[in-house]
Amino acid sequence: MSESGETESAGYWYPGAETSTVDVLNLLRRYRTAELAMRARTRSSMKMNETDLLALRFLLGEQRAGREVKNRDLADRLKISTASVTVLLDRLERSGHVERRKHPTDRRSIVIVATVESDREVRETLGPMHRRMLALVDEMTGEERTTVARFLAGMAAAVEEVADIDQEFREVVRVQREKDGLGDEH
Amino acid sequence: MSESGETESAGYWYPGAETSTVDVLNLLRRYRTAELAMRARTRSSMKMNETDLLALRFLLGEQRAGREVKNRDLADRLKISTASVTVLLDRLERSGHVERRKHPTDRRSIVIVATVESDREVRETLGPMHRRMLALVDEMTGEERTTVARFLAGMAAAVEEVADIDQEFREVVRVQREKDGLGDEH
DNA sequence: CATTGTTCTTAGACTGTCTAGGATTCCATT
DNA sequence: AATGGAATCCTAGACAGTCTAAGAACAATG
Repeated sequence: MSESGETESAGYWYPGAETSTVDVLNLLRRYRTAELAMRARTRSSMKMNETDLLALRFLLGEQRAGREVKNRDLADRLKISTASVTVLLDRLERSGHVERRKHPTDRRSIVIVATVESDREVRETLGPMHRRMLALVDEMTGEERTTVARFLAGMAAAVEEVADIDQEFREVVRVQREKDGLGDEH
Repeated sequence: MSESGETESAGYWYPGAETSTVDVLNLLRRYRTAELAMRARTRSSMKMNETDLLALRFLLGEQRAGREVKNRDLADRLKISTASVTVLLDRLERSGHVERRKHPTDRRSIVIVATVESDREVRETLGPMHRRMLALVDEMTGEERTTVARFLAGMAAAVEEVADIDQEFREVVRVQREKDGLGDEH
């Protein structure tokens, strides 16, 4: 996203030609961008913000697995406060995507259920994409799948490992800044 | 992210075994999640929000390519208003990541330059990751790269095509809702 | 039962975005 | 040149989504 960024010149790859390392990384970037854009579209087509959409997807998943979801569960999953979940549920309830039900045994709690409507919306929006993806991978040979798997695992690992470096680095920068007398707006 | 979501049971794949379609899609999901988390970390380690970080990366890229960046350019790239860019620049200027300079010829405009500090921050944070990724793909054979490229291109295409379906679908839902008399909160 | 903990909600503040409109400056036509 | 329209950036005020703090209802435990 930077060292090569310039022109996107070689940018487009098409099957048949020799495939370079840069081609592969460009394609990875392309997939990532497409994924992001897709989410933005789904979100706006359902008139929701990111968090609301994630909440809904989580709800549907849990529901399908027969688990009940409470305010707290959503807060943990979405990494927002329970207070924010309350407001989020107000929104989703007002738009008819979700209902609050009494918890059968614990009268403090509520059980949150996604409506059939919202199930259908999400399923029908995302369904075709998932089917296409499945079909695509199904058509590959076992060997190809293994290659791709190794690649993805490697990329994920590379990305995951920035975590630690990041920690060290932050420290270094902090110290260096203090030396430079650059003030700190922590 | 839903039809299979339940348990994440088979979830973990490791090299050597037979690779199923589901494995591949799980790994894709894993990569995506890792990528997202990485961005969140970089962002918080640099005390920035997503937009600010994207702005900075864009700036550095353009700068390295010898292009100058104005308020308008950032607005277009980030898809926010020029007014918001103004505020964004206020933030980045206050934190010392960016400077406003007079445009040499057009006195209405400003030229935005990222400071050396911020260049170093981004470069050192992201550098190791990119190196790992490059190395990983470099080590693959040409054939493997082609396989992976085909896979990525396919996935991107699948995701991109949801756009159209999405349009149709939205229409369907809208109409159906009106039939259901479900009121409209357009 | 009295205390302590849990669960959700309400209230008020903050952040990042937007739209509307103002001040400068540029450019094209007269 | 002079002028009117377009472009560029900024300021002001509003809104949405988050947060923290604190409250009310209930549960669990001594």
